[in-house]
Amino acid sequence: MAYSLDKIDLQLLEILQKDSNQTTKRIAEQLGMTTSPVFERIKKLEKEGYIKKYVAVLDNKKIGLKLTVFIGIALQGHTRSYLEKFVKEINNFPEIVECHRVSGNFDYLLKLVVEDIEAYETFIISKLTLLPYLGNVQSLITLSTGKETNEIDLSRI
Amino acid sequence: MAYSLDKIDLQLLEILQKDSNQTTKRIAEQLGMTTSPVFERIKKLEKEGYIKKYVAVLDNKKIGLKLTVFIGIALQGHTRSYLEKFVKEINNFPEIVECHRVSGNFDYLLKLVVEDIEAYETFIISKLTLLPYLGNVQSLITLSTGKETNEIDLSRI
DNA sequence: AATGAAAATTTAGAACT
DNA sequence: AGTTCTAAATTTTCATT
Repeated sequence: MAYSLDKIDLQLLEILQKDSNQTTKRIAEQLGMTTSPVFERIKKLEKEGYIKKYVAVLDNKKIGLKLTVFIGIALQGHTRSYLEKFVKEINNFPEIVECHRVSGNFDYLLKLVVEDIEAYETFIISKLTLLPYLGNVQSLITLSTGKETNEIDLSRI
Repeated sequence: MAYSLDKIDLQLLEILQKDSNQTTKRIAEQLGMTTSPVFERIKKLEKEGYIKKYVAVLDNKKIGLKLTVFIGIALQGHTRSYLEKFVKEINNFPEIVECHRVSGNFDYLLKLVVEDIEAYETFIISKLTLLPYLGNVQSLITLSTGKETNEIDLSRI
């Protein structure tokens, strides 16, 4: 690792994970410091790659994307070249927000965000089932979501 | 809905989803507009709740959290009060980043981010299995991740 | 590494088309 | 809704400790 994080860095990451739109001054106040060192630490965390990017978090439901579905997929063939092709195809579907290769009862776990059940069905019929070598496919349709965040608890590090 | 999004609003959301740390001026340039109306539109999108917040996206692996696990859980009891209690307990575990109530072969799907397999095992033994009424529990351990984003493709709206 | 201050840039809003 | 202009605030750099 290029350099290790001290306590202040971790606090900074916690703050920025929760809300990245605060002024450096306000962040510095929370840490009991002045702006300059805070500013420099943030730049360092960005440069070293601890912070990958800053993004706006949207309200999917409000935008009209009301349905989240998880899809477990087992494949019938496991050649390396086929797996790579599968991932590539999957990544190009705009409905897919996550694609994980997993161990367990499935080979892949997908997370899908779509308008509604109809859009989900359309995805299954006109996109997913066209892929070759599909084995067992199991969907978990989200009814409600208790927690959904990127925020990592850093107090345990 | 309080007001509907026009094409420019959707473009704005696309831009801010990818990178929220740009100056209004630079965003305005991408849209071929001046800063003021862009600034006002952003404030409106925030106020109306289309933009929930702005956050820093961290590199979990670099921070030492190398393992993502999905856990499907079926419960043996389904009384309303128990479900509520279960969700509440789950949400308090810092390892859990997502908790969805689902239909299908499980009642809940959890997403867990931890240091390594040991931390995962500790979670299962000393936290999860202490909850009452657990039925079938199935873990999918992530081997690699092809795609993982919050970013919603808005071109289809 | 942190402080304090100066310079450069951006934000936020008023006046106007 | 959009443009231009401007004061206030913030970001960013840097000499100093």
